[in-house]
Amino acid sequence: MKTPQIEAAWKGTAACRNCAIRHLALFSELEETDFQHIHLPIEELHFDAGAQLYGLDEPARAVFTIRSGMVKLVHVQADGTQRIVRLFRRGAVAGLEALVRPSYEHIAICVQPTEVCRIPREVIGQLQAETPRLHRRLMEKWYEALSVADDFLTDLSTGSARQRLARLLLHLTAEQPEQPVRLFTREDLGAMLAVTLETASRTISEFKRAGLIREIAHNLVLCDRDGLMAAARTD
Amino acid sequence: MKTPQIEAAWKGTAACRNCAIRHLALFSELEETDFQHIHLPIEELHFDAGAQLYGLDEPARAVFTIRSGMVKLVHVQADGTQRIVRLFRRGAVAGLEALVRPSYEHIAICVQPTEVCRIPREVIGQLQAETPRLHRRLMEKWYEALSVADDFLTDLSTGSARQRLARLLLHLTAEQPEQPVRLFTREDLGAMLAVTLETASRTISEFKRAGLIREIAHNLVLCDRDGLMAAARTD
DNA sequence: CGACCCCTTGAGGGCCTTCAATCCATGTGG
DNA sequence: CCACATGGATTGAAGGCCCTCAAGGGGTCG
Repeated sequence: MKTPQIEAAWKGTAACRNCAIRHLALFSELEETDFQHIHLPIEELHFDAGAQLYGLDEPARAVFTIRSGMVKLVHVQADGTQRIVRLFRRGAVAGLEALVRPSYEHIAICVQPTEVCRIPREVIGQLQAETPRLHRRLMEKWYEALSVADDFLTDLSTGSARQRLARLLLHLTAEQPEQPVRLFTREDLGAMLAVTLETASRTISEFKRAGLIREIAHNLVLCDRDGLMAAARTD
Repeated sequence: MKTPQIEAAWKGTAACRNCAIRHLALFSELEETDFQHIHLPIEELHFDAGAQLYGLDEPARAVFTIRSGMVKLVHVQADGTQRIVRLFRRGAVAGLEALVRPSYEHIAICVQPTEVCRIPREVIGQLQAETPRLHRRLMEKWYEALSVADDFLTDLSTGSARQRLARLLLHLTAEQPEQPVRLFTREDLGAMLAVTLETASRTISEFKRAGLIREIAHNLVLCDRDGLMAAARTD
């Protein structure tokens, strides 16, 4: 496994009020007066691909709202094997366990250049005490995480490798069907689909030959969603 | 799939203050005065094995605290296939989505005779508005659900059928190692391990022959946890 | 007693894993 | 400029595990 390295550059305190993705984020329901209760800096950070947001058993001092890019959440099993259990994209919140646990229980690594807002746990605590508007939103984010976990893990753990890969690509193109998708390393693909990297590679090749995906640049593909839907159904 | 049927018998309003499992449950942090804010009945209900707590797309009007017994949470995939994604046991809270969604998004079915407390969503809402003590507890329960989901789904979706079954049995005996475990139907076992019922049956038989489990009554087994730990590691 | 349900066991075949070799792009140093 | 090392991706071959289809066993209930 690659040794992850934080390469963050501080870009200044976030302007939460005018945040472009606020409607997606944790603070969507907050009102003007609520922001006065924020007394710790919320940092806007940039991470390069491969950089680590947080690691297993690190002190959990903040949650992260993803502004752009993509983060893989890696679950480490008792025997040391790793499985990617979730992908965080724009609007998602990573590291919610900071609100209830002393340390992180996963590894969060960027698979693309990623912009995040780092919100100290104390900020959430203060806001929660002051405004009930955050409660509902927080619970929604908890449920979102749970729901995504169930979907991700069942969709990508059952059926043939063909079906799993098809479902993953459909998942990745669900929001912007016409946009190309950046593929992961075959090792990451394997860790998502619970197959070996060789099988991941073979299945990608097969999809290319079948015209289900078309590579327009290195590891950047356009997806035939109709074809993939058929592949996701029939083995 | 069996057609589930609700066979609940009302046993009277729960005495939350003196609840035997309150230290595990949602209301552990509540104080005497908090209970005055409960204006809707919290029912203690009994369900037989096979009975359904709630179903997919049913109006979500309550959460359920499990007092005893066991409940399987069934996730229905887009193509209709079902997978068991979690098991609820004593102290767990089922149906948390009632707090953020209009309807349930899973099926919850008892696999054993089960005692639950049915807490209307409005009760949680009222209490949340009145006392901040519930917030933290609620978030802990959310995280518990998320954490269990990750563990359950990764442990039981990777490795050989032998490893998965071993991990499941270890999971079931984690709290009371010496106690016998009631096995599930082979169909349910398959739906947990993401294998066919035949493979589940064969693997159970193999474990019996190897002495990893010893059947002391119909579908009731004693587990050799050391042996199972070895089986969970080495394929 | 027969119907039914669940469980068990067998045989064949397909898919994935494992081990291994090769290819390709990138970057480094002589 | 090129040789070489490196890391990822691809492809091949052999073998094993699990799925599918099928038949039969054992318990319960009308």
